[in-house]
Amino acid sequence: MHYWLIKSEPSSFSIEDLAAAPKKTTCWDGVRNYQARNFMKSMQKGDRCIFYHSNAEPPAAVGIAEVVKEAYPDHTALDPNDHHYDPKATPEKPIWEMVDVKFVAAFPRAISLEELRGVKALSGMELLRKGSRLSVTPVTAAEFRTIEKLAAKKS
DNA sequence: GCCAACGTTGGC
DNA sequence: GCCAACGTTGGC
Repeated sequence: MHYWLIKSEPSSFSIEDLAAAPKKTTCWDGVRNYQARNFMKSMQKGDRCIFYHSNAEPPAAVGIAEVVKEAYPDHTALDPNDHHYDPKATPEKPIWEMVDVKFVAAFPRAISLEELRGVKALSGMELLRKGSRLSVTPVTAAEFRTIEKLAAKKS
């Protein structure tokens, strides 16, 4: 079992949207960065993801999702009308992939980026690295548990 | 809305 | 293969 952090702008897809989705599941499409894609390709069924709201007020870790389907071609790259269309992608070589993730829990309270930065045990997180923009990043088991505990704690 | 930090593209 | 120009992300 591995742990990850996935980013989404709540204005386009929030943890509430995931909780309200059919089967509480969605395909995590639109990733157009090779590093992030490669992380997705190494995701396994049952892996847990911290759901993070980027471009939000405040940006924050807001819940947990679970990988329920491993990487498969992201068809939105083939659709010229889709916002995530990539003319280089073909049905033979789709280039981009996605996974399916399912809602597990929303944290009792959101943990803001500012608070995360203040936690020593999280100082090695990829998310907190200066200039980090990857929408999918690995998280260690220790980091994952630290964030879970923070979420359960009254601020 | 600004802009720093990246990634990508394309001329050479 | 270098690197300038451009596009994107995402915190602020």
